Parts: sequence; structure tokens; C-alpha cells
Amino acid sequence: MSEYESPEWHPAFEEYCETIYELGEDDLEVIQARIAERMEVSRPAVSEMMKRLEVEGLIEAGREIKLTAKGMHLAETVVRRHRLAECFLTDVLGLSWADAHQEAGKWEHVISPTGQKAMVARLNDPTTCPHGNPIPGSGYEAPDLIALEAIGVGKEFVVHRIPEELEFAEGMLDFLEQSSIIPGSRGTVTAVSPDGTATVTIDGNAVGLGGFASSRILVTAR
Amino acid sequence: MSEYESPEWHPAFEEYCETIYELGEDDLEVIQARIAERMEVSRPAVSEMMKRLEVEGLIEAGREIKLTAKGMHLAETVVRRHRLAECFLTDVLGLSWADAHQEAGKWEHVISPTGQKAMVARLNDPTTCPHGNPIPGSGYEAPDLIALEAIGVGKEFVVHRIPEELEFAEGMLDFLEQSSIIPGSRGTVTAVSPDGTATVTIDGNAVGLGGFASSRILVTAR
DNA sequence: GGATCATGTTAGGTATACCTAATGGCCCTC
DNA sequence: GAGGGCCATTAGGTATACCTAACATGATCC
Repeated sequence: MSEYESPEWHPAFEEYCETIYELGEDDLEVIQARIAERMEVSRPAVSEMMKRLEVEGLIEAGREIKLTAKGMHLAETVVRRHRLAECFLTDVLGLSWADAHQEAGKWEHVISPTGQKAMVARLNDPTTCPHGNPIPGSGYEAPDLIALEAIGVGKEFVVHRIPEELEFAEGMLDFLEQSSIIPGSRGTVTAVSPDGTATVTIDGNAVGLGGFASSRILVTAR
Repeated sequence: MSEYESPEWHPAFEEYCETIYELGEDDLEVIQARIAERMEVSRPAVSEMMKRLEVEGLIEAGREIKLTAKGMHLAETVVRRHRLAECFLTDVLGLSWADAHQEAGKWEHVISPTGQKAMVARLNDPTTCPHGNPIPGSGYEAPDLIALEAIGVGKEFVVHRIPEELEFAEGMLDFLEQSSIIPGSRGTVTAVSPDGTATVTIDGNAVGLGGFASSRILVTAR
């Protein structure tokens, strides 16, 4: 990925572009209402900001909001810093997933290109964050993944990715980490109820996962 | 040092209290004009902010500005985060003094208590930043130090501390680091001119230091 | 004693990024 | 085709943190 230098965008612009990027990643409709919900701001605030982002050439606004090349560049830079920071905070400083996620949400706006380079070197050019989300610019191509919910009773699976959307559910990251629902973990689906609630055995323990989580956690079958 | 938690002060309040603290450390008069100069903002901006800091109970304003216990607590917290970050960035990430100083100036506002604790553990509870300035809360008591300028021709010395003031001189940190004027380095004064310019031999090289630097760099005689 | 300098303050203005309340537009359903 | 639901926008307002220009004040110098 090419170096992202000046102009220095406001933290707010960074947050909005990041959110737009991640909503797209999570296969949600990228509209103002979704942005307002995820960022926990009012819809008028989003409406005004969309105008300013458009003036700056960072988005093309319509009902669906699309990042321009420039906006995508900014979004990828911020997401990259966020996920690199998460790696760094968990691997080097030993923070929990939840703590690392929160801290990375602030660090993503202050890490300089120099700091970033040093982290990449120190971490040996990681390709995903601790939850398995790709780090933009790392050249990582994810394999074909399916939702845990869809894997079928009795099947074995390998956890690959906890999408960003789940990181906004209070307590979810702590729960998943403590339940060993971690990229690389291998488990077996023992039951799936009609509402999507799945029971899996992982690391010798049975864990129940609600439909919200089981439809979003991405795995590969084995 | 006790944990600093809520209220979350604005980054601006943190910057002002930090500057007031460091001006005091550098034995400068702590007045609005000095704050405006160091922060590179206008005097009216400082004047207004002093009112707000006083309302918040962070300072007692007069001609000389004094931090209250609350303001001191905030200042020490920020300075501590800044200097810890400098240690971390140089030791763990291998950044230069100058790069680390700049990065730490942003990190100081975003490091959480959890992140701070992890850094302290990782760094083995450091007592000074890479330039020898004490880390508040580390319990460090500096020995009696004198200015390099005052040490006398022919005398040997050990570098202890590069005060914060020198970090604001463009290029100074890079120059000092590359010239081995680093805490712990041992050198000899070979000449001092009337205007304070000192020539020292350190690491086998002769280095000239202007009066501004030689009157501020703190050393012990041997 | 008047000029000058450093310092602080007032007045008036700007940009950012929010907010609530109210309004308008579109789609779907009954 | 009337009423709801979503969704976006407009209008009007707030807090933060700056700015320049102009003015006030006290100390120092000649």
C-alpha cells in the first residue's frame, strides 16, 4: 500500500470513512441511518457530514454511500492502523481482545507512518487482526468462508473471522475470547435451533451462540 | 501514583496543564506569554483557556500560573504517559529520539490506564524518558545536576538529562542523539567560549554545543 | 514625564462537530 | 388512496478552541 501522507484529515473524517468501509465489509446497506446507528450520532449529524465528505471528494453520496478512490485510501489507512494496533496490543502488550479493540479505536488516529512501519516490522507483517479481519495493504486474500450457522450439525469447523459488527455488541469480544472462539480454533457443531442458536463444542467445552453471533462468525468446514 | 480515571479531560486541557508543568520543570516563568509561545497559539487563546482551567479547578491564575492539586494530577498523568511512550517507542519499536518525541506527543492523549500498565510492565518500570527526564509517579529522585556549561574546561562529566525545552528546538534531538549526547554518555569539556559555546569530546568525537544547549543540558561531574 | 515594551484582556469572528424539533419524500400495506 | 415506517434534510442552537485587531496596564529607559 502506498504511503498515506498529507493532507491530514480530521479524526471525524477518518471515523466516518472507516465506518463506511466496515459497513461494506459486513455486507450491510451503506446508508446514513446505518452510519448514525454504528457511530451513535444523530441522523442530521451524519447528513451534514456526508455533504462535507462529498465536498472533500471522499465519498459519492446517493442513497447508497460509496467511497471514492481517495476516500477508500483514507478508510484503508485507518482500518489498517486499527487492526495493526490490535495485533500489537494483544501480542506485544498482552491486552485482552476487548481492551485492545477499545484502545485501537483511539490509536488509529495517532499512529504515524514511522510508527506504523515499526509495528509492521516488529509483528512480522501480519495479515489479519486478532479476530481474523484482513489488514488492508497486507495482500491477504481470505479463503471462502461461510457462517457458523450454516455449517450443519455434526460438522467440524475452523474459526476464521469475527466480523467488526460483533465488536460493537457489549461484552461479546470478552465472551468469545474466553470461550476460545478464536481464529484457528477447531470445533464441532452439536446443535442448531430454528432461530439460529448454535451449540458448538470447542476446546472440550460446549458453548451456546445466539443467532446474531452464529450468523456472523465466519468459518471453514473441514 | 494513584490511578487517573474520570473525568475525561479534553485533549486541550491536557496540553495546557502539561505545558504549565514542563515550563516549571524548565525553571521558566510560568506566565501566559510563555505558554502561548511554547504551544504556538495566540495570547488571547491562552487568556481564555486560563479562565476555563480556573473554572474547572485545574489552576490558580495570577500573573504566575499555578497548578492546583487536581491540575498537577492531570499534568503528571499526561507527562507520565508522554515519557512512558517515548521509552516504549525507542526501546520496543526502535524509533529515533525525534520521531519518538513527536509520536509520544499524540499518544499521551490516548493511552488508557490498561495500556499504560502494560507498557510499564513491558519496560520494567522505567524512571526516566530516553532523554533523562523523570517519569512522574516512578519514584525517581534525580541526583544534583549542573549545566554542562558550568562544568569547567578539562573536566569529565556524565550526561544525565536533556530538558524538555531543547525538544522544541528544530533538529536538536536528532543532533544530540547522533552526537552521542545521551544520558549515561561520558565526555570531557575541552573548551568553553565566553558566549557559552562548549566543545566537548564524547565517544572519541569533538562536538560543539551552542550556549542555548550547553546551559540547559544537565550533567554530573566525575 | 513621555515613549516603548511586554503582557494581558476585550470584542468580534471562524470552523468543527455535534444536538433537538420539525418537515418532506418514498415505499408498502391495508 | 390514506396511513405508517423508514429515511433524509432543514432550521436553529450549543460547546470547543482557535483567530485578528484593538485596547489597557505596568515596568523600564532616556
